[in-house]
Amino acid sequence: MNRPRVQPEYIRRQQIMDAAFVVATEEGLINTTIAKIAKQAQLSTGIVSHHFGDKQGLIKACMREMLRILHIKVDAYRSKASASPQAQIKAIIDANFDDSQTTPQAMRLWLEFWSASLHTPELQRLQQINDRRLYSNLYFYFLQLLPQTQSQIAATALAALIDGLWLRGSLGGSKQSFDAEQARHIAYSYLEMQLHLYSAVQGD
Amino acid sequence: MNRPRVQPEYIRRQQIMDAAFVVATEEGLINTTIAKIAKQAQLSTGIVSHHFGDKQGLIKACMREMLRILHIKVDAYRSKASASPQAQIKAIIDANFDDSQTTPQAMRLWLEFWSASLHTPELQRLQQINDRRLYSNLYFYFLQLLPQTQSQIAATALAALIDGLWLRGSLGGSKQSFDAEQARHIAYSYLEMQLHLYSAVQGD
Amino acid sequence: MNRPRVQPEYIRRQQIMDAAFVVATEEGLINTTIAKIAKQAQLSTGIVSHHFGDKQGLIKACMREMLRILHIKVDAYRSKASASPQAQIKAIIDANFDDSQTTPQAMRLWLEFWSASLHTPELQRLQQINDRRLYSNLYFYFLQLLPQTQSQIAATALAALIDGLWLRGSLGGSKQSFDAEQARHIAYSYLEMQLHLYSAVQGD
Amino acid sequence: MNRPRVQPEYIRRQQIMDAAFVVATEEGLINTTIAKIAKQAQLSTGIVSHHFGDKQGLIKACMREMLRILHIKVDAYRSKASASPQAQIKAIIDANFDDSQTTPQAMRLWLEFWSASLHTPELQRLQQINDRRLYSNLYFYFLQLLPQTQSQIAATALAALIDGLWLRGSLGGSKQSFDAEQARHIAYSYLEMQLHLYSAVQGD
DNA sequence: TATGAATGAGTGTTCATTCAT
DNA sequence: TATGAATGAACACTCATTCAT
Repeated sequence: MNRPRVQPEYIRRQQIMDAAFVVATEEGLINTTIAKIAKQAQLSTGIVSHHFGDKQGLIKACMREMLRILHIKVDAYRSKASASPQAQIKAIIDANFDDSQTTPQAMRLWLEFWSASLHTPELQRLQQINDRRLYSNLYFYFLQLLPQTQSQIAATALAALIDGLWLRGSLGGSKQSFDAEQARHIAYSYLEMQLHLYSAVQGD
Repeated sequence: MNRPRVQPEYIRRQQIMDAAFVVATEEGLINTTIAKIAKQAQLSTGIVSHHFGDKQGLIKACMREMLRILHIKVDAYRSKASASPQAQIKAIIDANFDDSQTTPQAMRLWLEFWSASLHTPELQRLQQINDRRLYSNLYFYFLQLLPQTQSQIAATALAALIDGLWLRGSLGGSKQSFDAEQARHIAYSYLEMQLHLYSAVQGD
Repeated sequence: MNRPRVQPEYIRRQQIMDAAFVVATEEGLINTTIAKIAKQAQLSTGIVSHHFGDKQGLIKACMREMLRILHIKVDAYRSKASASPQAQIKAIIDANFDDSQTTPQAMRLWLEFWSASLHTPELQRLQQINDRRLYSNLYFYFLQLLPQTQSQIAATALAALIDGLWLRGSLGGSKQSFDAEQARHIAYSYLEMQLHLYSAVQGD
Repeated sequence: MNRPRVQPEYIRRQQIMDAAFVVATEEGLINTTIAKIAKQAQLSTGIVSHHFGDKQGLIKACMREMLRILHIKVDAYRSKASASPQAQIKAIIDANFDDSQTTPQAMRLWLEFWSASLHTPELQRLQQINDRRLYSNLYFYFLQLLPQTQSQIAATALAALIDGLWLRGSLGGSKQSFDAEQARHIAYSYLEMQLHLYSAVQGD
């Protein structure tokens, strides 16, 4: 009956979070019960409270994990790109539309957690931090290209464009796959329009 | 005690939906129980199944109602505007950022239902119809201003921009109010940039 | 499956409390689960929250019910007795050792609830009110027979004697029945000793 | 990390029981879990079954320990007192109302274990042995002062008085401290009344 | 001796739904 | 039409116990 398998703490945590990701992707976070997670992980129901305190603790850890991976992805794209502001902004766009983030599963998962954050202050806090980070990053580089007021607007707009493209893409349903190429193109265009417009004005 | 007052069907339905809106706004759709709705409406718990079949039927009716009101709003703005494509597109933007749609309560409600649609195919269908309508409307007018390919992109981008601005605004929390003025300005700018860019190219 | 039997509210409540009394007597309050109560009452588990809010609400109602019955018993004995202080004190003693209160089942039940009150402020409050009432009643009549200081002591002692006899009797286990006759005799003796002693002192 | 320090069996047992006493006093026996005890003792959860078989074994050992200490206390008082029956009875009273037994913590602990004994035959047995011991001791000395029948009654009554005073005192709550002085005075008085009454009858 | 990860039966509670009135 | 008592499956969570290390 009882078989205490010895696994390093972090392995077990990852294993349980992975199970939670699978269940949440398949059934929606609202239908994700501890019993289902435990079954998916081939462990007992008590395991969640053992490692995460309670269900909420697990959900929070999962969201942190997703954000962590996104940030790693952003960092990777940015370090590969040249240091110019434009290249950095494009790197941010690329990271947000990277294949790892735009599979139907990944998008579903993001939406589930994003949606959950509406009712959960703790998750909302994580979400807001992430949102501000996207804005701040964009704003930082726009400042090197545009005046302050226009930078604020451009950063706000580009962040909204990224989220909006992604949001609308995800609503298409699992059948219709997200057109990441088009999304990237649209975001790039916005960037270029802003810069072109500004240099045109400057040029006068 | 409570002598059943005879009410026309549609009055009762509206009364119950209004109660559902109140509860969903205050407590979140996830915490909206039939008991709470019934209490808010000063009716019994049985009333919901009586008029809507089950809870799901009520939720669906509520979402339809919200979409209906949005469409009325869009139509109102469009009929007040001049017939020019630009004016019509701006009317659509205006309707989406109308005061009635950007109060914290209204935005909360939209998000709740949008979030619910993730797990509920029936709601998702309604949501998708609405999404496509926004795109189609924009595409229709862009076609009168731009070539086809660019129209597709412009409509996709503007729709995403509207949703994204609105989405990011709503995440700010109930304290920080949505800056509808800025949102409208950004959307207008995008429209003008597209047109300006095209006429510049044309002008060459 | 669902069979809403129509019963007046107070009948159902009584029925559920009776079931709780049976289970608590047989298995101890600590082992009294909602499932067992529901089974005993031949009702579903949801019934408790329906009528009492939660388990705690049911337990509280049960304790109130027990106290109510004891008070009725005390009142009955006192109204049958003559108005003299001695007779009234004896009536209180009689009520506390009445057959209805000294069956093994009744005593077990009292002890269970008394014990539960240790961990439950709300029950403790009820218990304390009951304790003070016993003391106050005794003190009131002793004052008509003895000086104030001695009345305080006599009331404290007689209340303790009653509770102590009853407590020790109950610990004898369910096999050995409580000797109510002896308990009453001991309590009576204490009363008489107090009065005799005082009149002896007075007589000097 | 925690290198297992080798400890003699009896030290470990005492250490664990002490932890159990602390937790039971602070949170009530009902809320005393093995995890809490282990944490208090700075040991692992497995330690309890290791040394006491199971939780029940620990509880039993704890109760035995409490009774043991009470008996030591009684013996100490009795050996300090003169050999006269009266002095010995007073010594028993003194021991039961000794400071060590009447602190709020000690009384809380006694009540917790006493209450637990209701649902646990094994604990009840220990409790009954203790009860009979109190009665037997009192009876033994009363027999040297009074006739048999009266001795039985006096011993029963005095035991009940001691337990009752203590019981009612403990219910006062943690704020209101137990008046040990008054309790002792009342118990002494009872003893003296009995003897005085008897000698008065004898004197006739 | 001692650890603590893992178990899983058991608990109180919630709540959409049913249906006799 | 309307009521609300009753249902019972589903849920998160607790915790004594086990056992490989």
